[in-house]
Amino acid sequence: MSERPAHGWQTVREEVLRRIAEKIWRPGDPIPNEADLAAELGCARATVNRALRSLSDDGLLDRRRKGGTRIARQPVGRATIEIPLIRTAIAERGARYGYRLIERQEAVAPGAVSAALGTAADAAFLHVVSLHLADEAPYALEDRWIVLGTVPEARDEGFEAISANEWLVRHLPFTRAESEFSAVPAAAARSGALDTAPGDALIVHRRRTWLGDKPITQVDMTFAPGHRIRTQQ
Amino acid sequence: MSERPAHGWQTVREEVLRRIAEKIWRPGDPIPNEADLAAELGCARATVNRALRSLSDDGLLDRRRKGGTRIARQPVGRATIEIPLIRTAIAERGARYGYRLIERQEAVAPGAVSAALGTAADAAFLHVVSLHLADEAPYALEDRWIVLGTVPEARDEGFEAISANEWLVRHLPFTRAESEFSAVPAAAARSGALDTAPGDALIVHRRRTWLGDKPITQVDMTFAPGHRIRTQQ
DNA sequence: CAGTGGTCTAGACCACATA
DNA sequence: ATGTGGTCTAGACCACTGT
Repeated sequence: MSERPAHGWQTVREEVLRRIAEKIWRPGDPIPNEADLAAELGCARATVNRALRSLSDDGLLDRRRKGGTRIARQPVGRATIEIPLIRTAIAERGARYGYRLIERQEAVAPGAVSAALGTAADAAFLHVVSLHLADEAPYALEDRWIVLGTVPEARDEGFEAISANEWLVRHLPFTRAESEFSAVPAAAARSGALDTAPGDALIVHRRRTWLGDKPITQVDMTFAPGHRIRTQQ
Repeated sequence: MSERPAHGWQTVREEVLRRIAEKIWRPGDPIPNEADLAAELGCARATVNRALRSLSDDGLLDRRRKGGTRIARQPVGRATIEIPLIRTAIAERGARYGYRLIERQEAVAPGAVSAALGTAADAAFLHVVSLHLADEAPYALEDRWIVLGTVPEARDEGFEAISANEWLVRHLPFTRAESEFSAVPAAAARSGALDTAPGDALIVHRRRTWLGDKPITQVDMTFAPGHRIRTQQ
């Protein structure tokens, strides 16, 4: 009958969600403290804590020491986007993956790149531009700057058969990342490789990663027209 | 000297991150099980569990019962975007907030909208279009469909002084949300209100919310040219 | 079957914010 | 000063899954 232990934290979570959905508890309302809820629901306080913490992480509750727990007045919207390997994303759509290297050269990065990553202005970078294809059609243009001081092994890789996207993911973990999404007109530099029509708008995902405090890379992934980025449920 | 209890879960988390960053543990490597790690680090297994679970949530570890814990081969990128009230976002930039209602009428929603929300094809919606301004300049165009079956009180609100964005957030919590980002050319319908130049590209954030299993609304928030969506650190 | 992570419990102490 | 959430502990049982 019951899938979960009758008093598991997910059960508590669902009970709280139910009370919100049925307007037993309304935005701004205080809810009982953990000890009282635990007594009412017949479980340990730690279990209630786990459930309320998960709801608080989701932005549905506001919690303060001494102040207690309230239903959030503005349920903070949070959207979590999963960022797969491009090859994986294409394979999951059931399409054949293709890859083409466009440019690869050592260079000094533009000031904005080195500044954002926190390297010296004259630090050595590897600049790799490539195209990912799904069933022969352009899918995404990858424009990447790799910090050679952190990833010297990249010098020995030609990136002719494997994308920098994939090579990095295989060779180096990261512990911190920043993302930024914006829209650019198809007329922008390099987007010609994407087979766009004049007037198309493209979505760009810029990402920077670090390992500990050492910068690894910045990448601009520009997607073909019509691409959508969805949150996972 | 130490900010946290010497054996808190954050300390364990940082120790694991350190071992990844210093390549003591490499992608794909198994790490000791929870009991062993707890003994090594001198804390309870539950504390180790808390730390490893948080790293697993961040995509840095792969955990499987019986299989043990490994450093992720592909640290799954996850970007979490916070979605503030538009008025709050503008105030945080230090700009003056302005609001203008463009259209408000009861209507049947396009099939794609009712289908995505899961309402009947002929369900009653309120269609509200409005403009948010920062220091008199257009900031975002809000195009919203409200499910009147779920939110009948919206019939009594003119949305002349308060945006639907804000009114909904004040009146109704939600328990589930979906987001989708895309790029559109400035030429697209209605974007004229955003003071765009020909050739501009705009980023659109489409969002749908539910309360329990009842659909609340779908909104397309189209931002002025140059807008960027950043992840929180 | 056996080893691992997932979770629950009961109790305790602590940090913090508020009254 | 006090009540609240945040966390740690030690122990236990369970669910899943690889062997």
